[in-house]
Amino acid sequence: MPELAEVEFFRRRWQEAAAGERVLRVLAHARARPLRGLAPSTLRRALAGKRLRSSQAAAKQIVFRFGADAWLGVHLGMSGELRVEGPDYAPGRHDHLALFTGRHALIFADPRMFGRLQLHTGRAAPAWWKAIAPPLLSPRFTIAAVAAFLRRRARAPIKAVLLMQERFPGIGNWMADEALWRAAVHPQRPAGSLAPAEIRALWRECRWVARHALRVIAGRGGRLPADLNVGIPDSWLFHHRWEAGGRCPRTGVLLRRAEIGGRTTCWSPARQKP
DNA sequence: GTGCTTGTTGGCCA
DNA sequence: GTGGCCAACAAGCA
Repeated sequence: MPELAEVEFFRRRWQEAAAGERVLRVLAHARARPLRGLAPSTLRRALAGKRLRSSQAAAKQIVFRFGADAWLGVHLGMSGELRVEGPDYAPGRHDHLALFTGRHALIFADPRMFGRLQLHTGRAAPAWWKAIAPPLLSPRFTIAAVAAFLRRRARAPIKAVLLMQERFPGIGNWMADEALWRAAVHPQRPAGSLAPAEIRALWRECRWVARHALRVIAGRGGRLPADLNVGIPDSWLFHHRWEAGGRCPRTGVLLRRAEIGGRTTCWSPARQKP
């Protein structure tokens, strides 16, 4: 599920509940796939006794900093989520990591187990964190960079190219469809076939979707929405992508769906021409 | 039972 | 070496 804004939503859940709290107990299962071989004893040594200091989200990744030198990396994969439970919570089948403070249990759950936890110890940020591409909303995400990337991936469908994290960090299936729909670009178009004006529009709409998704999903003014996605306006493609007989919010025509770039893709034939 | 699912990776091939 | 495609990973849901 989680793309850019959902990832930020989950980061804030842990951060706002437990910032400054000390980890007293660490619970993890050695066999849990999201640990990727990371030993529970290693996690325990690195985190127990330390306070949750700060955290950041970038692309689809989160890093939580504990104490002076521990970095806990979280990738939520397809079905991961972060929850906050009470201090007496008993972890269930899909809860792969539980960090107990005196007041809370911070839970990482992931039924499909495509998610990944990483641990790094040291003063400086880990290499995998520093390697994440510049955010969509940073000045380094330029039209020129997008244009160059599209030239390099000229023969791939633009939908597939938008999913490449090395240039579009945080964009996933629904954000890609949303940006293409707003930019009026058909998802099957070869990336190299886009005119400069279309590249500019797509660049602009990627940023628009990122900015507004962060606002409505992850909140603003210090308030975290109670639920994911409830704030997304009906005028977005988002709510209509999966519904049977779904219609384009702008033109009213029936939406179309097909597998493009290996992913189910939704578009409005009235706005997006092959 | 069937056929999906908001992600990533590695192997194969041109 | 680079780019593009696909299967695999796994569990839940309709």
